[in-house]
Amino acid sequence: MTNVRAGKSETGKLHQYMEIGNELRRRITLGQYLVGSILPTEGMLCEEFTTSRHTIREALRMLTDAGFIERRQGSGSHVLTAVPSQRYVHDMWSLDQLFQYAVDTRFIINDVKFAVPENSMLSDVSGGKAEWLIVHGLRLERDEDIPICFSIVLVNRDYASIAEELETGSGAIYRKIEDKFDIKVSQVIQDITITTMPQRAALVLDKTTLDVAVQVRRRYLLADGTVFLVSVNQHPADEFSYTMQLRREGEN
Amino acid sequence: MTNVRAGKSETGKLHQYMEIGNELRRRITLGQYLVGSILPTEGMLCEEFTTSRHTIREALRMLTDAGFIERRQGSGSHVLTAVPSQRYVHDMWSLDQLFQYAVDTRFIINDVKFAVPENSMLSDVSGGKAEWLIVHGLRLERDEDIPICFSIVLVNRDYASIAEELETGSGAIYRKIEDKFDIKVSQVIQDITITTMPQRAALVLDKTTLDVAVQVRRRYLLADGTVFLVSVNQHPADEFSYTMQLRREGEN
DNA sequence: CAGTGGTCTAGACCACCCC
DNA sequence: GGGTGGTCTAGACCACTGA
Repeated sequence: MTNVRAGKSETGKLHQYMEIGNELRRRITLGQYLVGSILPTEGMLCEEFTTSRHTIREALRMLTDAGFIERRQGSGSHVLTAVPSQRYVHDMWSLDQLFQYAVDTRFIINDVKFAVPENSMLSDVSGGKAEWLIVHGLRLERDEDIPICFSIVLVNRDYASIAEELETGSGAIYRKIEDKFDIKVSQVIQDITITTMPQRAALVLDKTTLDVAVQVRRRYLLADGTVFLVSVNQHPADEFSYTMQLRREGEN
Repeated sequence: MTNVRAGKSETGKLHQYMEIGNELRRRITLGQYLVGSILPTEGMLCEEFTTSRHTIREALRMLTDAGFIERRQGSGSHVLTAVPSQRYVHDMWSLDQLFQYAVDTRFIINDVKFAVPENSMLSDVSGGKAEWLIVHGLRLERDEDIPICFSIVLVNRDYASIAEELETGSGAIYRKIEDKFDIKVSQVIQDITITTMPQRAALVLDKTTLDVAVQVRRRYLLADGTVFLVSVNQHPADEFSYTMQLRREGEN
C-alpha cells in the first residue's frame, strides 16, 4: 500500500488512473501490447497496479476515448491501433451550417419531377438506374432577390413523398425528411469541384461574363450507408468562399 | 428499493444511469433547468432518484459528453445549452490528409525570405506589419514531375529558425515545427476561394489556357489562438477536387 | 458455463471554489 | 470553512462472449 498515492508525491500530481492509463498507452505504442491482441483483464490489471477495479476502468476509459482500444463485454479490451487517428471536430448547430445556409437564405423551387438522374451527379451512389425525386431550384438571400446558387436536390424514392411538403416551411429538405420519416443523418460526404456553369443556371443567375462555377455536392447517408439525399449546388466562382474550422479533439 | 431495477422491467432495458440521464436531459430541453443555472448537486440527485453517487455521476457524464453541461469542481454542474451543437467528426491520421498531401507528394522550394507578406494572404491574421518567414514552392507528385499546386507558406517569426531544416525530410512544414518546438496544432481554419492564377504560378504550372485557380488557405493555430503558420495553395481549377467526410458523433 | 466487461452500492478522503 | 465535484476502495450482481 505504500505506493497507492505514489502518483502524487513522485511524478508531480497525476492521478492514479492517469498514470496507469499513460503506462498502458506507452505499452501499446511500444508494441508491448500488439495491435489486434487483447489487453490483460481488469482483474489482472488490478493486481499488477495494486488498485481497485474502478481505477483501472477509468484508465481504460482514457484509452477508449483516445481510440487506442475497443472494449467488448464478455470478450475483452481489444487493441485497435498504436497510432490512433487524430480527430478534428466540426461544431455545428445543424448541417445547414456546413454551408452558410443557416437562416439567411430561401429556396425557390423551379421544378419537381421523378426520373433517373444524369450519371454525373450520382456517380458511385446509386448502383443503377433507380428513379429519384429531382428538385431544381434557386437559393436566394432572404428578403432580397440576390441569387446565391443554383441547386439540384435528389431524394431517394423511399422518401419521395416529401414532395408534397416542399413548399411549406423554410428548412432544408434533408431536415424535413428527417422529421417526417424519423430518421437521422449519420454521415455527410461533401466534394467540391470546379465546373462550367450549365446554360440554364447561368441564365437564371444572370452570369454572362464568367461561366466558371464551383460545384458543391453533398451526399447524406444513414447509419446503414444508404444515401437518402444528394444535393448539388453551383455557385458563381467570383462570389464563392467557403470556410471551415476544425478543432483538435481531446489531448491525444 | 422497489424501483431500483425499474428501468429494466418497465420501459424495456435501459440502465438506471441512462434513464436518469435522459430525464435530466429532458428537463434541460424543457427549460426546467435553465441555461446558465446550476443542476442539483450529486447528493441531491442521489436522493431524488434513490441511487448511488456513482450512478448519478455516470448519468451526468452522458450530459457532459453530449455537450449539455459542464462540470466544475467546487462549483457545480453548469447548464451550457438546451440545444447542443451537433458534432461532426473528421477522422484523419494527420492534418496532411486534410488535403491529399499524405505521402504521395513532394515539395520543391523555390524561394525563402523574411519579409512582410502581402495583405491579401494575412487578412485578419497578423494585426500589423510583422515579418514572417515566407516560403515559395511547388508541390509535385512523388517520383513524377507532374505539378499539383503552387504553394506559399508563411511561418510566424517565433518559429522562423525552422528555415534551416526545410530541405531535409519530406513531411509538411507545420509538422517539422511541431516537432522542433514541441508545440501542437490545436485548430485549423481553412478557406477555399476562386482566384485567377498569379502569373508566376501559371508559368511554373504551364497553364496558359485557363488562369482560374482554386486557392486553399489554411491557418494553423495553437491553443492560445496564435497563428503560427499559414499555407496558401493554388490549384489549377480544372484539376481540382476536394472531398471531405463528416461523421456524426455520439447519438445526441 | 466459465470468464469478461457493464452496472451498481455504500462508503471514504481530497482538491477546489466561493462565501 | 462548508459544500462541490474528483478520485478511490471493496465489495456485489448481471449480460454477454466464446470455447
